[in-house]
Amino acid sequence: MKWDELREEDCPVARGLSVIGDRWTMLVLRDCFLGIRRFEEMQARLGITRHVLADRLRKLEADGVLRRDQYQERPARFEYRLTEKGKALYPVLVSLVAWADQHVPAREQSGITLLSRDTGEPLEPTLTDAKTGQKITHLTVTARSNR
Amino acid sequence: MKWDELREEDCPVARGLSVIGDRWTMLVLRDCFLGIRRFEEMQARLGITRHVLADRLRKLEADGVLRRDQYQERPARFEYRLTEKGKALYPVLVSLVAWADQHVPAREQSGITLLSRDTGEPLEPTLTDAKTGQKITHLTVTARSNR
DNA sequence: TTCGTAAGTTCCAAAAAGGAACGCACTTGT
DNA sequence: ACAAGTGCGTTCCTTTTTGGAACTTACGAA
Repeated sequence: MKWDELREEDCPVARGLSVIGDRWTMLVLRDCFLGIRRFEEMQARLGITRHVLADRLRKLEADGVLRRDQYQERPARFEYRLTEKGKALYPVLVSLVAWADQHVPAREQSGITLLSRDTGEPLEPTLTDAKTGQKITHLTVTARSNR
Repeated sequence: MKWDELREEDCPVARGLSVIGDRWTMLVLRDCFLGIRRFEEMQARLGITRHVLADRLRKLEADGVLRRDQYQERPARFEYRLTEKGKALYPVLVSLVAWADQHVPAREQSGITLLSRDTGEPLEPTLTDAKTGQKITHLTVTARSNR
C-alpha cells in the first residue's frame, strides 16, 4: 500500500497515518507547537534535509495542518503556523511524549516536562472520557466497526 | 538524521518516533490491539509486504513493544502479543483515531467507534491531568526543558 | 564588493519499500 | 502415496524515498 492508498482507507488509524505517519512530520509539528515558524530555523533544529523539510511543509499545508503566511514581500518570505486542525493534534503529541518518557529511556534525563500554565505544577496526561471522566485503557474499551 | 540517531535524541518526541514513526508500525499495533497475533493474518489484513512486516515485527520485538511467543514446535510457529510497554501505547492510538475521525474525512462513514466496555456507550476521548482533571490543550500547557 | 539571510531547488548516491516468487517443514484431503 | 494447503518467512529485482552537499534568487548590511 502506498501513501495515496492509505488516505483512502476506511480505518481512522490509516487515515491519520496518511498525514502524520512518517519519521519527520511529528517532529516538524513539535517545533510548530514550540513556536518555531520558519524554514531555516526548523532545518537547523531538526537536522532534517532541506529537501525533505520543504516536502513535508508542503504536504502539511495541503492537508490543512499548517498555514503558509507570507510575512514579507520581495524577497517573498513565509512562515508556517498551525491551523485548528493542526492544533487538534496536540493530544497525539502529548500522548507520545508521555509514553516515550515512561518507556523509551534517554541516556540523560528526559527532555521536557509538561507544566500547567495556571498552576505551574507538572502534569500527568491521562486519556479519559469527556462525559464520565472514566479512564480509557485497552481494557475498558471496545471498538465497533461502523459498517 | 537516521533511525539510530533518532533514538539517541534527548527529546521524547524523537525517541518515541524512533519506535513508532513510520507508515506501518501503528497499523501493526492497531491489529495487535484488535487481537490479531499471527503473521499471515496481519499480512492479509494490512496489505503490507511480507518483507516489511517481518522487519517491523522484529523491530517491535527488539524494542520490547511486542513479545514473540512460540505456540507450536515443528514446524516452529510464533505469535506476537503486546507487552505492557506496547499496551501503554493505547492512548497514542486512541488520540490518533479521535483526531482522524474529526479531521481527516473518510469517503464513507468513519471506520470505528469506541465504546465503554462497562456501559456500551460511545466514548469521547479527552486528554486530562490525572491529578486535577483539567483538560490538556496547547493553551493550558507549557513545556519545560530539563537541562 | 563581498558577506549574510531566507527559502527553497538541483543533482547524485544510499536506504527503504513494493511485488512476486521461492523455500521449508509440516498437515490434510483424495 | 501424492498433491495441495498452511504458516512464516527469505530472495530477487524494481520503484520510491532519504541523505548530503552545492547552487539559486533577491535582497540588506559592512
